[in-house]
Amino acid sequence: MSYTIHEVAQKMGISTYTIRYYHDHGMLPFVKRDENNNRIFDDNDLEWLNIIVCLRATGMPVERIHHYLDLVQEGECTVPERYEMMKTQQERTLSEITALNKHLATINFKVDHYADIIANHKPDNFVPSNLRNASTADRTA
Amino acid sequence: MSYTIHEVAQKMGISTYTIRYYHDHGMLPFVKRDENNNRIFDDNDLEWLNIIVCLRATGMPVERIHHYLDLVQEGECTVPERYEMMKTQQERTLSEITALNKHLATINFKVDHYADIIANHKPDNFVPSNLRNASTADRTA
DNA sequence: CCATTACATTAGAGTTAGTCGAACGCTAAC
DNA sequence: GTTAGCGTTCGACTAACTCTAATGTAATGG
Repeated sequence: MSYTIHEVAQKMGISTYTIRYYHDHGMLPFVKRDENNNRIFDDNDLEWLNIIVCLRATGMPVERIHHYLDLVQEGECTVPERYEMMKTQQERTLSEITALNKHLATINFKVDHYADIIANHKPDNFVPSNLRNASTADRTA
Repeated sequence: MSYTIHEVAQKMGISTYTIRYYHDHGMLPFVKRDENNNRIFDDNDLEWLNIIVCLRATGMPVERIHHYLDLVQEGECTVPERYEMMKTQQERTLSEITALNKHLATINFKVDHYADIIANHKPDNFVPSNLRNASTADRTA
């Protein structure tokens, strides 16, 4: 199967701009062109792009992803380095998920707090003492 | 309690550059200055910064956080809009965590795959057919 | 048959959220 | 009294997109 840049963008949930950016930066080396110079993508390119999206979404810089691609093309002798890269990315992603869960707890608290105010329609009693002053403004975040 | 910009940076796990950036962009309106024009932060500023860090880490743009701060300062009548903002952020964060878990599964697969190659020291048999050619290069990502 | 639509291309400018360097000021210590 | 160590401001730089403008080709439609 082969696909246009728009189809790929749709499939991968990224913009055509981003795909061109990755291609221009040498991260999609197997992408071919049709007779009008339009990019054509096959399933292998999709697979590659999927990895790029995965690594980017988990915070790997574009340059580092490029390096990873180079390693893959160099052959099996680079497996140990690739293993280390994926290990690092695994750990980074785990701690990112942990961090997000903590932030989510904070947000949940806010949601519940505001829901409570709306439901009971009573004034906010959690203003920190150093913010409680003559003003009637509700500065509680 | 009051703190220097370095102490705050340490406590919050962000750089002094970032703190100045937020302050310069009006997101820390209560921060005072000492007699040498140095920023001094109190516990309330820390609380605020904590919310900023939380919202940024979960993907809210700086401008939107600024708007949220404005709402807080406007008083209780803005609670419904704040509630909606936090609801949106809650959903966004939940789907971000879901996405990260999916990406993590992909990375886990790579880690296991490479670990297997290293352990058994045998060639990579998962090269997609369209990448398998005369070259000895191992193009398996 | 030629125009309009729809999509592609490129080069390059703009955006966001920092990140950093340079030039400088204050204060405390040797 | 000068050097170290903190802070300041302003402005330049970066990453990773994101978009605009100018241009080209291919299919549809009066």
